[in-house]
Amino acid sequence: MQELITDILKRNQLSVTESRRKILELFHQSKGALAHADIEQSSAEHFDRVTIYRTLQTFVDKGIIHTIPTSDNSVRYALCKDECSAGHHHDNHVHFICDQCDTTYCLDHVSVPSLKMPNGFEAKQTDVVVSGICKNCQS
Amino acid sequence: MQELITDILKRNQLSVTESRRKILELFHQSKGALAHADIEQSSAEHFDRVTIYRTLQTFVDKGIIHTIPTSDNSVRYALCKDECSAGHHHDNHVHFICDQCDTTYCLDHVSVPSLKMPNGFEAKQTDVVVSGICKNCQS
DNA sequence: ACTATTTCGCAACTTTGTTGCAAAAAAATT
DNA sequence: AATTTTTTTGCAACAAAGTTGCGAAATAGT
Ligand SMILES: [Zn+2]
Ligand SMILES: [Zn+2]
Ligand SMILES: [Zn+2]
Ligand SMILES: [Zn+2]
Repeated sequence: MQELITDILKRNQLSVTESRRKILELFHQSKGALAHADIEQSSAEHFDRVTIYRTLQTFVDKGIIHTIPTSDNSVRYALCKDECSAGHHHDNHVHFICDQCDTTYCLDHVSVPSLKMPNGFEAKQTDVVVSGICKNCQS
Repeated sequence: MQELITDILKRNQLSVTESRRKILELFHQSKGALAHADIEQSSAEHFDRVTIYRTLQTFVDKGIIHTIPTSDNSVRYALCKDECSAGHHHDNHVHFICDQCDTTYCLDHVSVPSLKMPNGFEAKQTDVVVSGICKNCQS
């Protein structure tokens, strides 16, 4: 695991630091997406809030993670698949947020539909967020 | 106009106050959606920030306006159509945010597609936000 | 016009996010 | 392996966004 993490950082021309390794590891261990607060709390060692903000931003810039728009307006982040690279995200999959456990999933196999826009409107990006009950919360 | 505004407030069992009338009027005058900041700045008279927060929340609760999830995680609000009522929103239309002028539109005639979820996932609500260039910003 | 109820505005506070800078850590060089 | 250069970190200080309690003011009901 440590190998993989280090490798990803190096591949992206990032200095391998403890905070980056730990935070990236958290993403690989987590099933769903992570919010800033999750990271701030979950880690055994405590990183400064500022470091977390900067690390997340760096990962987004490098195409390692992507942000997920949510209806409650809290930012969440999830790992990108291989196709993403610095400055060019290609995460056009649907996201799912569970109303019960609040877990956020990337539904990699549900792709975003293309919609016909009214005259004059030119679509460049479409974000789809579905909410409901997730796999784990079905009674 | 004043008649209409007052009528809407009364229909929803809300006291008719100056802030509520003015803020509701702003929504009726505006082409797109409004953010908290828009309201705070735009009005000639100045309402307290807290009053604006509370008024917006009240309107959402009553089904007069709905919130729009945005990828930059800033809350925006737009008028609901008639079908919405207290506690029950039915705004299943697509939203459009212009990359250039930042205006947010409700595309009332573009309805949200129903997507097939993976096994175990039960969709209850789907939010679609499209971004690109709007009608007014086409060169 | 008077009373009861609701809403408003202020102050104080919390949460979230940003910026500058010196110290520490990592990478590059010798 | 030691030194220099570069990058990253943590702190402090700040700014922006949102919340809560409460007395004063406005609205609604009689
Ligand atoms: Zn769940
Ligand atoms: Zn995703
Ligand atoms: Zn525009
Ligand atoms: Zn809308």
